[in-house]
Amino acid sequence: MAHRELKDPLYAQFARIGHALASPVRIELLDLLAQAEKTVELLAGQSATPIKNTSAHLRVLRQARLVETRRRGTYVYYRLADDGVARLVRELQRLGRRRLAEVEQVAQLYIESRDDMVPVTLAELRTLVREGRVTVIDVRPREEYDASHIPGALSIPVSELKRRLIELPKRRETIAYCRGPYCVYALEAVALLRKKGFRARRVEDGVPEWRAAGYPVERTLPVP
Amino acid sequence: MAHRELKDPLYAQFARIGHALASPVRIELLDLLAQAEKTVELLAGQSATPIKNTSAHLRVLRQARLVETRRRGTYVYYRLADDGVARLVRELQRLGRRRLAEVEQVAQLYIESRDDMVPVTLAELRTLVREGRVTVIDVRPREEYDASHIPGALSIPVSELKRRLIELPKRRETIAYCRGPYCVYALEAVALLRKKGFRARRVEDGVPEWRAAGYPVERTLPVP
DNA sequence: TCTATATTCTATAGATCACACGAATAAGCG
DNA sequence: CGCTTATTCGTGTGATCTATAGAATATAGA
Repeated sequence: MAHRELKDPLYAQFARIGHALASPVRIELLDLLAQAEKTVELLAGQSATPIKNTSAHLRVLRQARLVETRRRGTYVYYRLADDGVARLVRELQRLGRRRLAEVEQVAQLYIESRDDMVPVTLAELRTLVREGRVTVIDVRPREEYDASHIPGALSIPVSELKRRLIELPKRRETIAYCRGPYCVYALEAVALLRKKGFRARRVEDGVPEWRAAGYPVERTLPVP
Repeated sequence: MAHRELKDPLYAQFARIGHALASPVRIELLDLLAQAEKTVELLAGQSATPIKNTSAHLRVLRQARLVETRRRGTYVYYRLADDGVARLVRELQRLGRRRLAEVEQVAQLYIESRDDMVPVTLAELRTLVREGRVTVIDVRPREEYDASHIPGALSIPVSELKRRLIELPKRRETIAYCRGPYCVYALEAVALLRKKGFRARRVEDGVPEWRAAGYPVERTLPVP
């Protein structure tokens, strides 16, 4: 019943990854990096965390080999080290939603109270896109759209939506998507669009889930 | 750029699961529970951890809703709360193997140095079983076999193998499987069998992976 | 070379954790 | 009811982790 010389070092290694996932900030950083590679500064801003803390957390993630860096000028860009990282984080969140009543509760309170319509699934979206019967808008920041987006989608960051409404045909329904199930940009976009008299719905998932489902993505610029 | 009242509680919840995965002992306990439900005492013995520590770690796992308990007489049985838990742990370990050089190194040192033959994959095993050309033995403890095993497999715990060699036909090849890629029972079984003149190989994965691949399993006794 | 900017390193106080120990439950059995 | 066994709870200690502030480093541009 021994073999501890195999198991002890082995599980110690696996726990390195577990430890990397043990902080709310780090999970959020991984979520953000699942959208696109980003600088420390951007990550700090988008996660509402001081830069120094962000840097420290990124160091933990790098030590667990979940992220990698590349330097470009004075900026350091962080990116996920492996597709499996996004998969792991997604699996963790799905499990959390199923098992932790608090997740479901918070999500319902915040999201479902603002959008009473049933969100579009990725499979439905794919059909709608193929039939060309809807306008799909990507309301994330432009860099994330550039890094990878659903083919045929228009980039209209939620911050620009109000002054770019002219670009959207009123006859066709508008479908908005953002980062994923817990991102509120699409929610805000849909609310604004409806107020302005558009027919609009949001997608329940984001690009990482779209990719995970095996659907193709487009990127705007080649990686330099 | 706010929405912190959604994101903060949400990521705090997800981090509960991450925190549960942050300890080597807890990952090992989840691995053991992926085989079958077990008592605290058994888990303590199989993980070489004092009972009190085991109990404390199980409490953390229960607080993260990854395991559930049921009482049966004076024993408390722990089991995984959801199939997603085994999936998550498997994904974590696969990522660890790909990303952490130390894992590959330890595994090679301990496992591949003892078995120079290429292990059988689950898909190959399925074909071999269907064609009935091999004897498949499950060398895990009997309780784990009872809880779920590959159809057609014989239960011969590695501790009993030596005195039960007569049950195995020498003409046909024997295929041994155990808990998974980092379990050494099958390794030991194969080594013993070859020494005694049998043709033998081991399977690279275990029952959890077999189930995850969508193949059917058998259980010996109905759950009371 | 000097300056500005982005990021990391270093150090530290406070919080949290693992573990060990004794006491407390909880269920079965005589 | 008391006794036994299995498990959990409460607590203290040493170790580890987090947040954060100040110093240090790396790069681009003047």
